[in-house]
Amino acid sequence: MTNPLNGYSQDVCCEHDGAHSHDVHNLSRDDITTRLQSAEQICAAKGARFTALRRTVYQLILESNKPLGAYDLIQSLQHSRAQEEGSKAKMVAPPTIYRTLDFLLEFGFIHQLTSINAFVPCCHPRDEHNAVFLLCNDCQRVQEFSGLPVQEIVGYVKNEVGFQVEQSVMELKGLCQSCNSQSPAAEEG
Amino acid sequence: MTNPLNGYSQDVCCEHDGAHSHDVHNLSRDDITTRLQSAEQICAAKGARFTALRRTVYQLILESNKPLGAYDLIQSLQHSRAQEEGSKAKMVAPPTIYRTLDFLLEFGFIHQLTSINAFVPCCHPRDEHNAVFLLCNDCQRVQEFSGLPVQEIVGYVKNEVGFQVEQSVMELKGLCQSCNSQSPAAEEG
DNA sequence: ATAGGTATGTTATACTATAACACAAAAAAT
DNA sequence: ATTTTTTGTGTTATAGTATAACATACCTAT
Repeated sequence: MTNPLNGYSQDVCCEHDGAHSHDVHNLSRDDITTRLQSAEQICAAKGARFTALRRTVYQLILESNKPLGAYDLIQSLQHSRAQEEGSKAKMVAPPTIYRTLDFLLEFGFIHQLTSINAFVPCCHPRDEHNAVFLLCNDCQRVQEFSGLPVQEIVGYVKNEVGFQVEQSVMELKGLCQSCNSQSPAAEEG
Repeated sequence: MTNPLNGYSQDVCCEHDGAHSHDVHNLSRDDITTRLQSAEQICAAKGARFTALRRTVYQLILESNKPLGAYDLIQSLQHSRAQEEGSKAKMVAPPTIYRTLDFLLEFGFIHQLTSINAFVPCCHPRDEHNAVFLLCNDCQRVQEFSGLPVQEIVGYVKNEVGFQVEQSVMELKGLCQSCNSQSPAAEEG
């Protein structure tokens, strides 16, 4: 059975064997459009409202080339509104953003990175999944890493420890391949 | 690459009972004393000063039966000083605690739980290790899960993605075995 | 049109963390 | 032993993150 919505052509990572990772940033304009449309349909299917605010905030996160904090988004949204509505644009207060982020998180459109108080788009909004995030300390970019080892840890913890996981926070901070190979000390064994 | 968890059977960190996870709380008085002494020796060996402040804060964390936030510790420390020095005890300001926490983190005596802004004692202060923390949403207790699976993820990410991990944040939130079996909906197959 | 639920706006405040500088105590150097 | 240097702590102020509580608007179904 094919997906009702197919638009993730640029993502090589959806094939199902082992693990895979990809940069959650640098999405093409087409990809962003597709994801917004996809979100619209997912919400419609679940009887949720994909309002203008939610759409705009999601788009801002999709367009960013690095994780955005809540107050970054307040700024961005303010700017975005000023562009459209001029000086009579309403002020954006924190609850506006936090509520919207809660919604986007609940529907799996974005992920929260608690170690840096920021948010990034989810690679596969359709599937429930536990992912590991690779946060580069140098270029600030984030990769989402899904696959076997992560699910195995969750399963292991359930079976061996009897701990039922409801939510996972797995963030690895370091140097991404790109920054690693550029750094002067980069030496591989 | 084969399943990184294959062949994993024993927690190398825990010799006494062979278990894979530890409740980081409910330490006996003897155990707390031992850890404080151990910290003193580790610091001495590394030429670091285990001052009264550091000792007290570490002890407060060791004695707690749940994770403590920085401002919990400010309260506790204030109370502790009032007991010893009476009303002339100095006020405790945030930097006092944060600096001390930085020290304890750096020497591996405690871990930070970024998803709940809190701190817990480390089970194995002697060894450098990446650990997974299991945070119970019900009883608030934390288990530290050390061992191979985490290291394997780090290795996997390095080898397959080329990402060099410097710091790990792995926190699984859910229901611990105890709370899980007590809950009314708990049904095991 | 209205009633009930949902979403957003608005104000105020709570919680978390750090910068910058002053002072004290310990270690190292003379 | 005194000075110098380093390290640790105190102190004030402020930055950054998140939520409570209530008001208003908006959608939807009757």
